[in-house]
Amino acid sequence: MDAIIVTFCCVLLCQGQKKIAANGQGVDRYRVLLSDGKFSHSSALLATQLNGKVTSGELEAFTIIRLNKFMCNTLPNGKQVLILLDLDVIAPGSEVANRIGNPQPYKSPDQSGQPTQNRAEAPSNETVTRQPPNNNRPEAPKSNGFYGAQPAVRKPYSAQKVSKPAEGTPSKVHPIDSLTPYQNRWTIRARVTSKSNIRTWSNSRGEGKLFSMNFLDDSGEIRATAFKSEVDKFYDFIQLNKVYYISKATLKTADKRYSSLANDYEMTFNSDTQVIPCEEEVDLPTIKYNFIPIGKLSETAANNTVDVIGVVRSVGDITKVIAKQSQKEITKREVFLVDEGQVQVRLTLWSSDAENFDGSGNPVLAIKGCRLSDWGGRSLSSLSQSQMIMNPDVPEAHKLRGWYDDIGHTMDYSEFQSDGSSGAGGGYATNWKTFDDVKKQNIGQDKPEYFTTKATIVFLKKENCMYMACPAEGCNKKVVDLANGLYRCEKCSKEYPNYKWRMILTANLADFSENQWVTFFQETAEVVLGRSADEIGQMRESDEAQFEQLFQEASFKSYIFKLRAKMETYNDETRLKTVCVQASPVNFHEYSKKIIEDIEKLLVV
DNA sequence: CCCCCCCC
Repeated sequence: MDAIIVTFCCVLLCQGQKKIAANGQGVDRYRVLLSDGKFSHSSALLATQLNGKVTSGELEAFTIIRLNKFMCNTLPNGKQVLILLDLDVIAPGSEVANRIGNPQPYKSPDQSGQPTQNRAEAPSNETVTRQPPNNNRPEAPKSNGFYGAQPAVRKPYSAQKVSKPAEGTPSKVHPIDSLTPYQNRWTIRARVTSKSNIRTWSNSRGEGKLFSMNFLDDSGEIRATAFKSEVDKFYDFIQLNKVYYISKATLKTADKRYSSLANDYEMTFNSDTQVIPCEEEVDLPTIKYNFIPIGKLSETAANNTVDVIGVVRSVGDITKVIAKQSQKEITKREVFLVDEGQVQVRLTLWSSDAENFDGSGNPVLAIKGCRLSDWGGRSLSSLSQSQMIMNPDVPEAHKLRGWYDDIGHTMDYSEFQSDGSSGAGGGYATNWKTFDDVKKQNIGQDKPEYFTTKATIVFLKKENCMYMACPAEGCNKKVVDLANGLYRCEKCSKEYPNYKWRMILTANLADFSENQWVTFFQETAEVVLGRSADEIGQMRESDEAQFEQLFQEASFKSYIFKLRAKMETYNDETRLKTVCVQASPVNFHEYSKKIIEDIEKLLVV
């Protein structure tokens, strides 16, 4: 299936690419000079989704590329502009290092008046026969990689005849997969697979209302949004699961944070947009997934919207929390999903999703469009747009069912680990140690090691717990008080009229087994003292008694501490240094569960 | 032109 024929190699000849301008969204556009050794073509733009190849240095000058997907726009003056949509680097420019051949500027027939001479060398769709990589869309009816050819030369890409067009319906439809912002004469025929409620917004740029929907056809899917007057025009008219002909909407680059659809673009309805019901019976899919294996979620950008499928391994009870912003009480439920990669992920369901959830019998759960959070390493959270289906009739679900019933139910699963910057310490930590363990097992002696423990602060050292630090962003160096109202940072070699307070707090922690000296830097010190470093610094200067009181109150409190033990050498003396990377309140529900598990393990032996 | 989706 992967028969790739390299038919069109291009060399970037000049000083590589040239940044031309930012488009309306502040995204840079790059122009590339292409050559196939015989002709060169300077009117080629890199699709913005390929910008990463420029910024990463992959597309340096003289790089040989294979162009998998592109489109050609002919301007009114006859000039042909190529938009490069998908390409692979065949040889890096540093290896090629030279121009190949003596390419002459390519002129389109309209421009040059030499109709066919260059044609064979020019990018026509016959020269590109590779199946595009296709983003896991094997059903996509792609026959070539050429999008939006000039009508005089080619029929529009994959145009299909509609058997019995109803009155006023278009004679041909385009696959969703072929839509780009560079071509606006298209009609799609697609099923509405999701439709949001009407939402209003109000911000500094204005206010209004909107709703959004997903369209799906055999080739792919696309999200569309209607604003203000288009809401009035289309909201009641467009119905979930119905099939429509849609044309004349605006296309723009999709933001992956808000959509899991495998499409680089999305639609905005405008005043010209036409939506016509499709009256004939058409066989179009009702849902399409772009599943990310659970283990791969750590390689997916946090805050993206994703599709995930897994076996419900365990289900938590409904709990209630108060939302910080709205102060409203909301219900939630935590569900744990696993797959063959032997990684478990937590999915938090909200409100009615939480209330209606029945995970008995370890069903397979597919969720389309849920938020990937970096809490606790990686976790999932359902959104109002999320579509959850139990035991869907898709191959992935059948495979998971068989695997779980066969061996999956007996397996152990690893969990995502927080990097300390966010996330669930307490109940979800795996490397639990007592301070006695730390000493007896030589934790951190060979390499730095993170561990979690429940412990109590028995002593906080007030002396030298804070210092005046450089106010520059990211520079935490101690400043020298020049006693003239200025503070000098040696690192920045600069004098500032101000400083910020930074904390290095030494504490003695104890659990039932042992005690341990631990260092708390800024963020964790602020957690255990319950005040910001600035407040504490001011307090120390203005109200010594209150400062004392603060330390009294912080003592003998217990937390779930995530600690890092590491050998450090200072003044020729090497010893274990333990730093707190996270201090979390004890979640007694979770912690009790852990203790019960510990006891059960003891009983088994 | 939204893009909030909650809690630990």
